[in-house]
Amino acid sequence: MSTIHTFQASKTKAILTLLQGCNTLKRLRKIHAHVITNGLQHHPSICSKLLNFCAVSVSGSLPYAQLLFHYHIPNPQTQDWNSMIRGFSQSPSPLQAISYYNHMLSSSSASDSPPDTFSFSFVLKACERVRAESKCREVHGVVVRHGYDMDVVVCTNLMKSYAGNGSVDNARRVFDEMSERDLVCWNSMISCYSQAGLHHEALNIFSLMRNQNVGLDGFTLVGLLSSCAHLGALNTGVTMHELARQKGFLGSVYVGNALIDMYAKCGDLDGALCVFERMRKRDAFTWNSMIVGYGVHGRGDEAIYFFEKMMMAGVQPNSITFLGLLCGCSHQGLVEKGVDYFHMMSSKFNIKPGIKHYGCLVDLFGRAGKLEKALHVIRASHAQDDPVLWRTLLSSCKIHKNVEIGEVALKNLIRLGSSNAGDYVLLATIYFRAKDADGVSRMRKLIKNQGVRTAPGWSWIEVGDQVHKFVVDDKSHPDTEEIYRKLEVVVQRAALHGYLQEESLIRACEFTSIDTNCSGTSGSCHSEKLAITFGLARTPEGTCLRIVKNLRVCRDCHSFTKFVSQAFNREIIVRDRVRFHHFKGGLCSCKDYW
DNA sequence: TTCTACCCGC
Repeated sequence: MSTIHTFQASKTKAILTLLQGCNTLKRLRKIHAHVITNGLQHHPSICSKLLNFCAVSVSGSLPYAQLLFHYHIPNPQTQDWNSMIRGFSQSPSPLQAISYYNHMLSSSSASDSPPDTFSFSFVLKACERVRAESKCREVHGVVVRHGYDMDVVVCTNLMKSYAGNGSVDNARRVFDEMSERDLVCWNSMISCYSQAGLHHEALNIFSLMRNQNVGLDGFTLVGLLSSCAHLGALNTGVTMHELARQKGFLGSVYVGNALIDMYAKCGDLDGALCVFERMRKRDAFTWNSMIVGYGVHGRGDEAIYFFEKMMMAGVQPNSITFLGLLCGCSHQGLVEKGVDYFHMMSSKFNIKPGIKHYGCLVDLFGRAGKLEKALHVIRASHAQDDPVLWRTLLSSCKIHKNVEIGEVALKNLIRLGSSNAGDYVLLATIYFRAKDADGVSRMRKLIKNQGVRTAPGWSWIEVGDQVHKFVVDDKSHPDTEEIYRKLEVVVQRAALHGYLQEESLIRACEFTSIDTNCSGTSGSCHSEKLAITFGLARTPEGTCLRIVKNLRVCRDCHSFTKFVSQAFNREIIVRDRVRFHHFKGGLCSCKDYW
C-alpha cells in the first residue's frame, strides 16, 4: 500500500512538473493521456490540479477543462467547481461561470461540495462583468445563508460587484455592515466611489480612515490622488504627496504616476514635472501622464518633447500616448505634426486608430479652419455613424462660422437619430453669427418640438482643504449673499479694464434659454463667475485661482476671466471639459481659440 | 486558488 502511495506521489509530482512547462493544447492532451495510461485519472489531487490548470492558466483551455470536469470527475469537490467558476469568470463568456455556480448549488452532492469564500468571490466577479445586479443580490443572499457575510474578502468582492453594477449605495451598505474591515476593504470602498465618479465621497472615506486610525498604503494613496485629480483638489493632493513622502511610498511607480496625473489635472505642470524628474523607474503610464498632461494644456510642443524622450527611453507607446499627442497638436494648431503622428501610430507602432483618435483628427483640422478636410476625415474613417465625430465638426463650424458644413454635420446627427437640443443651439449660433434669421427660427422650432434638456453646469474651487461647488445662479452656498455682493464689485472692476458682457451671444441664447456651451441660462450667473468671486474673496492677494468645470467655458465667461486676471492681478487656471485655460494679465493661454 | 491602484472617457 505504502509503495503504491509513494509511486503515486512521485507520479503526481512528475505530472505537476510537466503541467508547469505545458504551453500548448497538444502537450496538455499528451499529459492527460499520460495521466490515463498511468491509471491516475481517478486520483483526485491529479485531476483537480489538471482541471485547475486547464481552467485558469493562460496556456490552458476552457473547453478541455469542461471535458475533464464532465467526463473525468464524477464527484466534483468545491475546489473543482471553483476552478470552473473562476475560469469562466475571467473568460469572454462569464455567464458560464454563473451557470456553473448555479449547478454547484443545485447539484445532488451540494452538501459535499458547498460553496466557499472562493466560489463566492469568483461568481461575484462574473456578476460584475455581465452587469447582473439581480444575480449579485441573489448571491448576496446565499452568502448570508452560508454564514459568509462576515468574510472580509467575500464582502470586498460583494462591494466591487455592486459598485460595478452601478449600485454604489449597496456597496456602501455592505461596507457599513461589516464587523471587521481590513485595509483592502477600505481601499476598495474608495475605488468604488471613484469608479462611480463620486470623488467627494472617496475623500470622505479617507477622513473616516484617519478617525479610525486605519493607516494607509500605496493603493489608498493612488485612489485618493485619482479623486483629487478629478476634483482639481490641488491642496488635498499636496497633502497626499506629503503623506506619501512621510510613509515612504514615493518609490512606487503607481504612486508616482498618480501624483503626476494629479498635478497635471490640477493645472500644476511644474509640480508634475518635479515628480517626474525624481522618479527612478518610469513606465508607459508615467510618460503618458506627462504627454496627456501637456496635451490638455494645449502645449503640443512639450507633449512632443516628452514623446521623443519616451522613444529614447525605449518605452512602447500605446493608444493613450497618441491621444495625448493629437490633443496637444490640435489645441496648439500643429496640424502637420498631428497628421504625422496620426499616420505614425499605425505605420510605425502598429496601433489601430480608434474612434477617439479620429475625433482628435477631425478636431485638428476643424480648429485650424480646414473644415473640408475634417469632413473628409469623417467620411474616410469608416465611422460616419458615430455622432461624436459629427458633433466635433459642428463645434468647429461654430468657431469658423461655417453654415454649409455645419448643416451637413447636423443633418448627419439627425440621420443617426442622436441630435439633441445642444446641437440645434450650436447651429443656431452659427446662423445667428451669419445673420441668417431664417436659420435661427428653423432651429428654434426644432428645439421647441424636441424640448430642452441640458446638463447642469457647475464649477468647483478648492479653498484650503475644502472643495466648494457652485451651480448656475447658485443660492445654496452658505455665503451666498456675500458672494453676490462681491460679484457686483468684481464685474465693475473688470468693466473698468474693458470687460463688456457679450450681448450678442446672450441674445443668441435667449430664445432657447440655454446654450450648451455655457453653464446655464442667458442673463443668469454662470457657475465659474461665482467660483472666481468666491476665490477672490477667500484667498490672499496674488495667489492663483484654480477652477474646474464640467462644461466648456462660454465666451462671456472667458472674456470675464481675462479681465479679472488683469484687474485683480491674479493667475486663474480654468479646467473645462476638454482643456485648460491659463489666464494671466488679461490674456489666456488658448489665445481665444477653444 | 479569492479582494484594492496609475494614463483615455464615460
